[in-house]
Amino acid sequence: MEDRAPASIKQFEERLIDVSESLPKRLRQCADYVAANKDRIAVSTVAEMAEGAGVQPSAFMRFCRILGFSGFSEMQRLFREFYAGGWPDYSTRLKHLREKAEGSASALLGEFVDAGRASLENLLKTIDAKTLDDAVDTLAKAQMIHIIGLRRSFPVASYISYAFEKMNVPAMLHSGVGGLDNHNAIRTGDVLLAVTFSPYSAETVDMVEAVSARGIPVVALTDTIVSPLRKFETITLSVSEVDFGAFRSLSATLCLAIVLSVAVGTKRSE
Amino acid sequence: MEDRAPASIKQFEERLIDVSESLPKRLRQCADYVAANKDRIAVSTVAEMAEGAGVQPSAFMRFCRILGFSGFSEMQRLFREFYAGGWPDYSTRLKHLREKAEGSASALLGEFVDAGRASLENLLKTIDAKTLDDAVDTLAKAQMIHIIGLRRSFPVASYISYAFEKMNVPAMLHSGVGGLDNHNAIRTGDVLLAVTFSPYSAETVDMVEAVSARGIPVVALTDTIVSPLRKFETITLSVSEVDFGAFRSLSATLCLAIVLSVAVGTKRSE
DNA sequence: TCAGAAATGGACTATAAATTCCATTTTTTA
DNA sequence: TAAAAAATGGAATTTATAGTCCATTTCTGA
Repeated sequence: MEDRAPASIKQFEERLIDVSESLPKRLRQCADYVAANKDRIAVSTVAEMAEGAGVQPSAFMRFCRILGFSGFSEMQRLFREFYAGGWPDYSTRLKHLREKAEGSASALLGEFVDAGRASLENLLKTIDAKTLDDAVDTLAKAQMIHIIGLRRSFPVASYISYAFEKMNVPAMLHSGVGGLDNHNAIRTGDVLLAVTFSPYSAETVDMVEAVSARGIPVVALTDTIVSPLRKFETITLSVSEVDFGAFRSLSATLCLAIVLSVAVGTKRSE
Repeated sequence: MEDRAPASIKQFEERLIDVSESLPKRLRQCADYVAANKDRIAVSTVAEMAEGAGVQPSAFMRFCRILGFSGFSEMQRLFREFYAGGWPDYSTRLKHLREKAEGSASALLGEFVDAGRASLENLLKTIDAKTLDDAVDTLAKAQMIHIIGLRRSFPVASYISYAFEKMNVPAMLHSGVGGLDNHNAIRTGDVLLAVTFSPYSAETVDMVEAVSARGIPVVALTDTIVSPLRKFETITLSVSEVDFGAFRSLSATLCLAIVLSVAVGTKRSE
């Protein structure tokens, strides 16, 4: 019925208000239930929604069409997309962009900016305040902070190292060139800050293992919870970021790195 | 397979960590993807999840069973039940954080996330497509790309260097330890990519000056237009970033760096 | 109160998704 | 390095769910 389907949650709400005045009993029930349970649409079946509203599935279907959708599925799609919010497969999108030579540099920029923004938003959602505080406390108490991060994590490690230096926090960047030698530099009272992402470099994991076995606290900056560092007793801050081939858009990771640095620096100078 | 299905998200995560160690390739991909996209499970089909993880639907099914579920549907049910119904969105959360968590590490995180997003938005506005294309063209034509970036710019330089290496672009990172010596490594046909920000390190500026005098093209990644590099004939990409004391949230800078790397890498392989 | 129109409930069908099965490939082990 | 075991991909099957249709009920207005 009527014109075209709402293309956003906002349009959907407007439509709902418009229509709900002039609705017969059962359809009115649908409108009320939906208004009060918008979030359930994405994860329910028509049968469930209908039951919730106290109507027959067919009545609910009719309701969807009155709102302008072709059926329940179309309406659900709107909500699913919205809630999946800004986390589409950027890496696939970027790959396509790159393959189709039309991938002008500016188009690429647009995608990466978008991906970066999504990563940052996501960071805010996923970082647990308690864990972050723990990490800051632990690092602030350290006599010396040892930083390790190789390959793709090296920029992050070097950044943290620079920041610590500027804030007069005693820190040491392990470049890993010497292999296991500098394990000895790590002593009781120190803390290790390890940064590692998906093809987790063996050196970093080894170092965490060795150090952790000696009872020295480890703070880890890594992706997801399945990282191999989970095996050890570490305070783990996980950042999920868009990976693109060998690269990762480090927006969220560096943001967390700077926060960690500043927080630790501030705490120590108190 | 194995005991009973996880009854809560927590149990699910534990289970995921447990098994993910000993998983063959494809199933490992599933684990990684799921760990990074837990919120997607409730609103996706197996096919979608499988595609995201880069595996066949049947492989994803197997993965669900390993986790202890009878199939995907059961796993999905868990997530649908606990589906919080759209977490508060970014701006709400940010406001909340600012008001409540004042002075804590989480509050800092909020500030930096916000700063990062602003920087990214700004980047999109200020970067000139033409200049960007020029930069990419110039770098793509280079026989060898020399990269310099010291102190606070070093993470960016090292990141670009890593990215180029991964894309088989001949590049060389000048760490600056040897002083002016390696100027000689730069030859006709090469290009210099210089990264420098506000207290512009003298070594970088000197190098640009020397190299530029020899008629070798220079691409510069710097802040604002008053950068001392402006004096020379360089293709300048300027990024304004929110500074915080001695630090800069490198979100926008690194975003531009990755775009440059990918664009150059792609162009060269054509 | 009765005719006509609108709304409703529920059975039926089509469709899309989950799940299973098995031939082929890869990895492990003797 | 050959045999056995495990893992994988893809087609075939089953199941669940959306969507349709129509007989019955409930409203509306003369």
